[in-house]
Amino acid sequence: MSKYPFHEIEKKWQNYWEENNTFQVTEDESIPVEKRKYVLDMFPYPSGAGLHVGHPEGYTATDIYCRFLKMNGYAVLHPMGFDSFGLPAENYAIKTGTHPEVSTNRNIDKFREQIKSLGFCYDWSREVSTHTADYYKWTQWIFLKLFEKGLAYESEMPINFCPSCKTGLANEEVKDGKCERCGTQVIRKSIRQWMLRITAYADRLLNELDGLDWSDAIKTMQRNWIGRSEGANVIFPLENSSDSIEVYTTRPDTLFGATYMVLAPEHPLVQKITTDEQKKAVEEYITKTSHKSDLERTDLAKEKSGVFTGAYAVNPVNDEKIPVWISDYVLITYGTGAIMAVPAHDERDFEFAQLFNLPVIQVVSEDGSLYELDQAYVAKEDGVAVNSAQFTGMKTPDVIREMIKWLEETGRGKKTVNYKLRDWIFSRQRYWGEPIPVVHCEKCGIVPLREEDLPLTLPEVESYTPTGTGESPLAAIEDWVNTTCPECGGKAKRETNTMPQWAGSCWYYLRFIDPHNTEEFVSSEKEKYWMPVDLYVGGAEHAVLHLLYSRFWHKVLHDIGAVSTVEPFQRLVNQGMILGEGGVKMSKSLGNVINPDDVIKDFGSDSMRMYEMFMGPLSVSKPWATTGISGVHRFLDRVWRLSEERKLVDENAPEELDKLLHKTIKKVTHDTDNLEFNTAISQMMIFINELYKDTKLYRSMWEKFIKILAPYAPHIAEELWEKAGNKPAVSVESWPEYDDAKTVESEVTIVLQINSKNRSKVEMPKGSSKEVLEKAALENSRIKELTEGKKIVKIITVPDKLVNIIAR
RNA sequence: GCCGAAGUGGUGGAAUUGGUAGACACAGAGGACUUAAAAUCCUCCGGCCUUUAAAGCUGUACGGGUUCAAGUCCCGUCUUCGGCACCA
Repeated sequence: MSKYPFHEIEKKWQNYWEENNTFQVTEDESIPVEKRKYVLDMFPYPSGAGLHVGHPEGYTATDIYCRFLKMNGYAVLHPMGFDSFGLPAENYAIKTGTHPEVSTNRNIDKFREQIKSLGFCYDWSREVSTHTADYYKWTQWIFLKLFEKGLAYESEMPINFCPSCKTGLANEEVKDGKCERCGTQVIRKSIRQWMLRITAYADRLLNELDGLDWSDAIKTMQRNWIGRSEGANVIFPLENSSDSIEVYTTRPDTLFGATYMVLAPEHPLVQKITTDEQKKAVEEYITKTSHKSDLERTDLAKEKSGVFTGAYAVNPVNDEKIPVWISDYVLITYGTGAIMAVPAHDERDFEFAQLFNLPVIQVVSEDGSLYELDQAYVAKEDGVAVNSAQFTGMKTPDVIREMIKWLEETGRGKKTVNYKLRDWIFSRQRYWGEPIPVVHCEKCGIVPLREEDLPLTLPEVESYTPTGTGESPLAAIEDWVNTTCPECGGKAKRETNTMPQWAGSCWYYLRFIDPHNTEEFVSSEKEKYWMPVDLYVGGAEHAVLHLLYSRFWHKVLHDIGAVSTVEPFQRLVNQGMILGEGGVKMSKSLGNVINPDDVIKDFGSDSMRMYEMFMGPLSVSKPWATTGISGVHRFLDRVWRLSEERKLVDENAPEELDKLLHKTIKKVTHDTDNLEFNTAISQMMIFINELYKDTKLYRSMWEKFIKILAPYAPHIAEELWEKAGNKPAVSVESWPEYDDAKTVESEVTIVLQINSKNRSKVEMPKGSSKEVLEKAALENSRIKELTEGKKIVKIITVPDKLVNIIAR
């Protein structure tokens, strides 16, 4: 369908940029700080399927932005690399026996070639892959720092385990009770795990979000995930015992309404306090719930269950004796693993009380009176305390404050903050990941490797198949496992768990700054030169995974003085998903996956780039339409034909066309700067459509147009630039200026309304006074006709916009 | 259930601080060129009513409100998408 030789042109200029190192960037101290930009894409996992059309969407956006910045005199760091540890390569190895490194390197080569075929301005001399020893040496180094700071520790507790991937998972990797990667239902399993103490940074991860230029959607997701809440811990003494139960509540104001208590089935006190009569029932219940997965426990949300332990506790506010139950609606992992139940003011407690016939005592009321409750009254802002001794009559927020004060004064409790965020389960019982650089010494216990012994490289194994017993395939390699202790030189065994996929991506943006440094993970001068990342573009699927983990690592690195900024990514933009035709998700099973290679083959990469940007705003999801790409392709073809069919002339363009050029430059400048690429492209189309109405091709106008086209369709722009008799490359030329005076029309259309309805319009000089506009409006023949015999009540005039005549 | 984002022609989408709704494209219809097709170029293209034309009415999920004026602001409802989900 096309005429212009895009294949030839694109190959030619990609080779040119590569041979001339057009896009290599170094730290130039003469460039002022505000003119240094770090623009980053989320680097891809090099899957066997190759590039998806979703990848180039974000990459094109950053590419256009970077090329625009470069043409505006900025030093721009724009790197690309590969997040290359991960399960697919390992699963492929299990199936075929191919070493994951072999298939990974092959996939990387394929990805690199595909990415290069789109003509992005990456500085390829900075490419990194997380699976190489040069890289993961430093991932391991950071782990040692975490260990030194006490932020990495071993633990044996029930965790999420994927029976299909045969490995433990982080909480963030479980979606709807299923493994994020393979969709298998996750089970609880108790295995020895490495944990990272991300909870120690909960407050900072929360508070320091405020200064970031991220979408509210992602910030809110992170806030909710961290889940901070304020309340109080309250101690309930047990009857006839020296033990007591500590609970966490956000509603200490409802203490007078506590009519029973509930412990999580896993709570350590359960065994101790259960009476002989209740022992059997309690044990049965515990066995039953321990077999449930998390999903089953939440699935049964509608139907509460529980057992009385036989024990009683004493409510510290009124010395009432209340029964202690166990139930799986109380989670051992949150708060203290025990609650005081206030059925009158908590939906779950109300439901439980109904089921087991436990008393309901109202202690908060809408208006201070008592009434029959047929459901829990949970209002926290404007309730009034009732049945609450000295607090009766006070507003809920005041009661909360006063109650905490009373608890603290009497030693019965204290103000407490809780988080939903839990420590990060960091080890995986798999092969294809960074080995954790510690040994288990018979004498010294857990001993970290010395820095000079890094990297600890992955050994060759016979079989990649995970054992499923909680040991990684590494455990089978005896001569690797058996080693000596770096501390005492005695016998020791290596840690055989590996790090999760997220480890490498936690800090890759720092390595791009100084990728070949063998002495440090990044030199601090270079780090200061570029950090923080000024613009980070990628999908929203990492909202609480990568984006939370890397913020955590970054803060730790900041604390040890290794990086200069508190946050890694100053501005984050999430690209929308590209859906299949008809608005459904692209998937293999639906057979609606678009392969970028095919698109490039049929239309060229300039068309591919422009189409993805023309589809709509960057951050919204939009369906692919193969017919749609022909529109932008036609546009590029029209641009090409102008250069073929017309001779360049050195005369001045007609005034109207010249004005349109300046308007176009202005709009493209503004829109590109704001990542509003779709409207910038529209404006270029408008310009070309107008240019077609003329018969000449005016050199200075044409060259300026080529420059603004260059970030969007760089290959054809280079070719046109050369064809116009210029020396390459337009990519390093400076961005054209526009004359603001030429972007304003001397004549504007004034809309004439009668009673707010459009009735006519008139052309007037821009800046005409209200009086002039009103006069013109009243003299307009159509207006005259329609206001004939009516009384003009009022005239509203908006300069350069409209005149609205109110007539009766 | 809770939190977040969004609802504009047949389709993707435009529309500075409220001021000509539908830019730019796609699809469609008609025409020019051609032996013919493709490509290209030109015209039309929200709905309704008239229809030769002009004009008119209506229209941005739905129902209200503020205003001379609402896609845009306020209140309520519905729908879709994304996230969380017994977090005390």
